[in-house]
Amino acid sequence: MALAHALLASLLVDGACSGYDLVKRFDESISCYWMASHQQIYKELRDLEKQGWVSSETIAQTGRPNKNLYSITALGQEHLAHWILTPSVPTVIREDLMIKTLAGFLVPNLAMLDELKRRRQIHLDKLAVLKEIERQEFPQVAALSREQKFCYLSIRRGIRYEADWVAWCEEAIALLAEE
Amino acid sequence: MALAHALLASLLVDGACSGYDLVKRFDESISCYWMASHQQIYKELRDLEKQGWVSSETIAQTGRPNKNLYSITALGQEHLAHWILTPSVPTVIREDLMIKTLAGFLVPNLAMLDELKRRRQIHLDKLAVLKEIERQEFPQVAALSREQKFCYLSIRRGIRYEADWVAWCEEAIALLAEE
DNA sequence: AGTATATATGCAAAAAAATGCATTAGTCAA
DNA sequence: TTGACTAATGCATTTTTTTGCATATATACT
Repeated sequence: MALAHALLASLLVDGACSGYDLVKRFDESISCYWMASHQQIYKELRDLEKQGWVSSETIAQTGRPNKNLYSITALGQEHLAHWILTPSVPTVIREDLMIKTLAGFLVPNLAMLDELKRRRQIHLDKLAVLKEIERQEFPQVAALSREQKFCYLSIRRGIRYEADWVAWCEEAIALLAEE
Repeated sequence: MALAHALLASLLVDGACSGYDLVKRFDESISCYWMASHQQIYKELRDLEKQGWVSSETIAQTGRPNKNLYSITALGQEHLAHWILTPSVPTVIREDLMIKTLAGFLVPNLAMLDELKRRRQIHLDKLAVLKEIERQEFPQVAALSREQKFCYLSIRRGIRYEADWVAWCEEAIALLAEE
């Protein structure tokens, strides 16, 4: 149930915001290591409030629905810090494409090549987005504060991940293309 | 529900076997891109049989429980091939360590460094196992059959994945260590 | 005028996964 | 002879995730 912690971390690092804003944050950057739907996020925020880890304030708006502004509480920060200190295991990997690759000989070579090229493009696109964030937000790595270093490392993980996928796709395409 | 397809692929590529054997196959190699518990695997096999995608034969044994030997059926192969041809999206990533990294400034630097070193070791160990499999099963890459190429690419993905994690851990450790 | 998109949040049901517990019988070591 | 491990399979419960559907107003496009 690290979704809770992902939300807490976002409220801490990027500040208080609404559930709607959190959905956007997840879509934009956090999704490179944690994905969640708006249904999950809204529900989890209500649960977090019950626990006392976040507090909310209703912001009345005209013309559009009211919003709930969520902030992390001192208790929430403590809880997050405590969780960070408990060792965690690598994530479970469940990657459709690798199952497809394992049994890829069942389908025509061109079909697999197409799928691999499609995937390469997806990862190239994500990579470009992340590299742009890196370029804009971390122009000089030498002069980062402690807090910034951690943000930087998160982005770096995303960049490596996408670049690694691209590299594997290239390798696979090259191997399968040689007839 | 690609667990079903992972099971079908394993039965196809490595041959008929029992649920127990599949659990071992998952633990050993498949887990580098699909993880599943024995409870999931046994249940899914029963479901697959209802669908007609696998067939089972009870093997009576003395001294130990009887086993059910599962084989993929022609229908199962067709189904698998059809699934392979439908495009898939990248897996959802949910990585605790990255959430921890994002908010890592909440805890002492040494604690984060310890966790990063622990993680590096986990990935180094997995990497060693996969590289050994690569060395033993794919000594000369130039002379692979079509089917073998796909197996090889699966292993390559695992190797890249683990190596990539190690590289990021190194980068993170280096950045945080410089005081 | 109609369609799509953004803002902002939610309920309900179904599917998938994780967790805990259970059985039977052999081997192997301390 | 107690404890641990391997072989082999399963049930039940809870948690988590996914999917489908719903609502309200505003703005911008076509």
